[in-house]
Amino acid sequence: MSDTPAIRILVANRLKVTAQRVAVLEVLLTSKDHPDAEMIFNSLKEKHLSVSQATIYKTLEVFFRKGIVVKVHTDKDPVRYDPVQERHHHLFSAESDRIEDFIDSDLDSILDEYIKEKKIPGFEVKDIRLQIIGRFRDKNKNS
Amino acid sequence: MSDTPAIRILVANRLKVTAQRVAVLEVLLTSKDHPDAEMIFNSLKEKHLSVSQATIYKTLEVFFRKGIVVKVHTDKDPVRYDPVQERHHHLFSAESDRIEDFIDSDLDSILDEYIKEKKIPGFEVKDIRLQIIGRFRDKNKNS
DNA sequence: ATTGCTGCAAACTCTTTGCAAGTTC
DNA sequence: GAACTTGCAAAGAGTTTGCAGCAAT
Repeated sequence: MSDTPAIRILVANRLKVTAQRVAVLEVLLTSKDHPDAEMIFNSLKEKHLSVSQATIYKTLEVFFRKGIVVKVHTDKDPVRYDPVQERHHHLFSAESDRIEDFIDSDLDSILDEYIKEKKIPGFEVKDIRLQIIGRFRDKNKNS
Repeated sequence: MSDTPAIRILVANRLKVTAQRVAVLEVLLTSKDHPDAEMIFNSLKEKHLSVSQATIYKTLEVFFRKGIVVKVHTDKDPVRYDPVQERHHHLFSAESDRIEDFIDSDLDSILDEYIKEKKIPGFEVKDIRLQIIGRFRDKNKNS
């Protein structure tokens, strides 16, 4: 119980290891849904690990400032959170709130190379993120 | 005064041509800033064309549903609006709220072709948007 | 004439903040 | 024990809504 991935991340970022932070981070690390604050809150409640909403928001903000998570925005309200692991982009459903990761290092190489060649005048590129919008056509989940 | 670009867009979308809609759309079309609702409100106030905030929000929502504008999100709060003209991406300042358009049809071709070849399993791509994050290094504006 | 738009104020959602008590290092 | 974190309740920002009167087609 003293060396999980969540704890390792907290320690590496010089954050105090509290039960609440571990719990929130574990939800983020194990969720495929890019949850918003409320989904994290509910998920913890189900596990009988109550953490107040204020703490969840504060925790997410700390994680964001440390670069542990990234904010993902949709055209609807709440901000969703994505733990930063390997480089990836996002697939957005045009019809629902579903968001999935899209990992493609070939594409990343193409983009990096293109930008390195092309040079945007007056702008120094630090990061390129793709929002790929479309339709999921799975068996299980809708849209 | 009866056939400006703004009016043409409203008519083409079967929207009633009101002074307020024309005014809001003209701000969007002439602004390089990807304004939020408040910036539009202030900009109109300066021109002594008062439009209520509620109407601005309602108008922007109508434009959004018609596809006349697109929402642009930052990691800070208010949603910003971008009139849909030619295909383009966005440059985001990592340090300020500045957002600029980035038009590059070569890049679009590369992306389109790559995606057409690669096929993402279980996903049908409709649109690809790049968020290019970095630093502006202009003479005038900071960051 | 019909349908839709505007503006006001109130309501709402998501998020942030102040503060006292409790925890981590 | 110094510094930080938690949880509560209240406040805040941005946005939406209901409704009565008004305007566009």
